[in-house]
Amino acid sequence: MNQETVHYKVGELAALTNKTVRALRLYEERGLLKPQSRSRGGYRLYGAAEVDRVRLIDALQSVGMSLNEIAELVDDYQSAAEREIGVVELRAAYRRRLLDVNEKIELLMAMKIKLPPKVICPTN
Amino acid sequence: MNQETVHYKVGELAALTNKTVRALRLYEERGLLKPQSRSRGGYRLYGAAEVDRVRLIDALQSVGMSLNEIAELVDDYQSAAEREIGVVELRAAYRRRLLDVNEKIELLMAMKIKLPPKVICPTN
DNA sequence: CATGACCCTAACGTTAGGGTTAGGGTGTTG
DNA sequence: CAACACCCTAACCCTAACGTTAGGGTCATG
Repeated sequence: MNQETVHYKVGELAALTNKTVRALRLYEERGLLKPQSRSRGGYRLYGAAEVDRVRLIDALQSVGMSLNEIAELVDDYQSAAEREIGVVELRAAYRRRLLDVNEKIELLMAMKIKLPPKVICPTN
Repeated sequence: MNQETVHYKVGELAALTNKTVRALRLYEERGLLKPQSRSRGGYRLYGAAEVDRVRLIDALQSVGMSLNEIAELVDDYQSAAEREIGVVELRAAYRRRLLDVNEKIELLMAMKIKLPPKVICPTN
């Protein structure tokens, strides 16, 4: 049992990511998430990479992306990782999303009812 | 006909806000939006305030708020405006929302797959 | 080797946020 | 006052993203 092959059952992954088991299985159906492997009995087994993947999904959802949109991103990412290209497009898609949100927030700020946005702003 | 009483019919408001007529009527059903008045024939008539209101709704939606959540904010706002208090809570609710999104984005950034966020960041 | 806690698939239910039609007025323009 | 563009309500339809059984295995523990 080495440290590199830790694995979680679906309920454990759910607990780690604050998602429901149902949601995780749905992500799988939609092609967003795939268990590293299955146990002999058919249990889904996930690794550390899947924890990150779920957090990625969650973050993208919270920025307003649908599972379908995320699926496209993720697909791009997977094939890109294999072909060692395309990460650029992934970034671009994400950036577009945020820029869109940005516009809306600017509009909000321009209104009488000025609400204080306080969103992360990396110098990068 | 003075400048202060300009009014738009629902289709005009829709065009101005890039929403559908159906959506605007839905917002009304949900208590998010109310026409300034109605024509004798029953046409919904909106003013400049409603244009802003719809843009507010749109911005909040794009930050991930549901119509119900927005409705609560808006309710607070309306009664607050009348009682001249409570705008603080409105701001607080909105801020909480953005902080939540922020957290997610930070998580995203901490991941291997570093995506470049570029969200508004007022110095305020 | 018997549990109890957890997992599996399959399938139906639910809520949000509109889209779409049906049937019928309104209002402005020539 | 005729017409056509636009509005009204009511009601049914749709997709997304899960929630919730139902019926039945799995696996670590004592």
